[in-house]
Amino acid sequence: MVLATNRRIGQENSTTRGLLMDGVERVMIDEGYASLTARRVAGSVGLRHQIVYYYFLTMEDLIVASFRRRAAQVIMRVEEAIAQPEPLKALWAVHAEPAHAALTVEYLALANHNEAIRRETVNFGERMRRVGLDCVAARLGVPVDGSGVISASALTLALSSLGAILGMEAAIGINGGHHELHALVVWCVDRLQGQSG
Amino acid sequence: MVLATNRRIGQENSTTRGLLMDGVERVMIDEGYASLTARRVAGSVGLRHQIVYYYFLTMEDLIVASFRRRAAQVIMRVEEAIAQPEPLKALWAVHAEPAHAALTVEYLALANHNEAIRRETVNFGERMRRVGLDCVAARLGVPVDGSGVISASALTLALSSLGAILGMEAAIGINGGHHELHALVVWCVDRLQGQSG
DNA sequence: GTCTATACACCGATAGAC
DNA sequence: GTCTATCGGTGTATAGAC
Repeated sequence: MVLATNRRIGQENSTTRGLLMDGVERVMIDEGYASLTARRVAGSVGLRHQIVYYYFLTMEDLIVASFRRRAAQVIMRVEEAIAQPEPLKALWAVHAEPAHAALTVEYLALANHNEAIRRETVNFGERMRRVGLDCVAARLGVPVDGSGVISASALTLALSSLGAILGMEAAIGINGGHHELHALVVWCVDRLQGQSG
Repeated sequence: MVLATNRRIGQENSTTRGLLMDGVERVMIDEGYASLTARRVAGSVGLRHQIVYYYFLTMEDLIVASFRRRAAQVIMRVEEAIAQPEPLKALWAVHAEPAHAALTVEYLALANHNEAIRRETVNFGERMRRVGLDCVAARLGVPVDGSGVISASALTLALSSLGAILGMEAAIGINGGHHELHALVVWCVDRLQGQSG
């Protein structure tokens, strides 16, 4: 894909540019990453496909920009969540939302085959883990360095992973065992820190 | 998509039919489900794209057939795994393989937008859980009906979910916290049933 | 800033030759 | 059983009008 680019490119703070990123998420949730075409994305916000190439060099650039915008939003939501009275449960809840989980699956699949998205995902994962880690360590009085068996990083990873899987399954209509697992996790979390988890 | 079908269809036990399903998995792992086209799949096993329409009515039929074949293989591998000395760890290990996890992510994303694959996935999930459940309940002496906090279904779901997430992350190169979480899970499993988990 | 027009490649699916 | 030939539709990307 060689680009012969002396094309004009629109402003970063443009409304339409943001609309196109909204379109990426809409299409991804409704139809999956395979349907992320300039025609579908632009069409979903009432525009023609050529507008994509006014704001972005390639479709991939639009997708990467959308991923970054969402990553920043998720980090913010997690930071808000863990500032609440029961941060561990909030950490779980953020990941467990089905619509959020469905998008996560799409980007995860994309990351397996697209180098740019893979790099962004690894980077995002590291930032997320750090945010969760500080919270868990501070609230639980558990070693951050992994010297004990119950480490902050193991707990953070376990909580967000289980939340995410339950969200992914719920999104496609699998519910078996979810209630029981949720009860078990709440039980563990409460046991680990009284009422503040 | 209206099919005007008085087409000939090849035998179910044909070698080529199996080759095409191998091609589906190859392409899915290497390029993702978005690249599951008749040309790419047939090409990956050295054939022309029209052969797909000799063995299957539509591309979707080929993908569903591939999913079913794999589902049956996975169920078999899980049954073998839980017959081993440490079934809980084996249950984890089956899900944690990165190549396996990558395919799982693809099919999961596909399930979000394709009704046939969604149905197959729900069905497969139920069968998997049942297989795991019997094993866990028998080995742990833990209630199957969810009457206790530590129920067999919660444990089964937790083990396979955590294994799967670690596999998915490993596939794209995220490893932070994996060692610690693995140690925590092994510790819990050992605690739950001495040396036989 | 958004459009029409256009290029060329690839898509699923069918018909029919061998 | 696998192929060549072909259909209409959609894909990315560019050029240039308004």
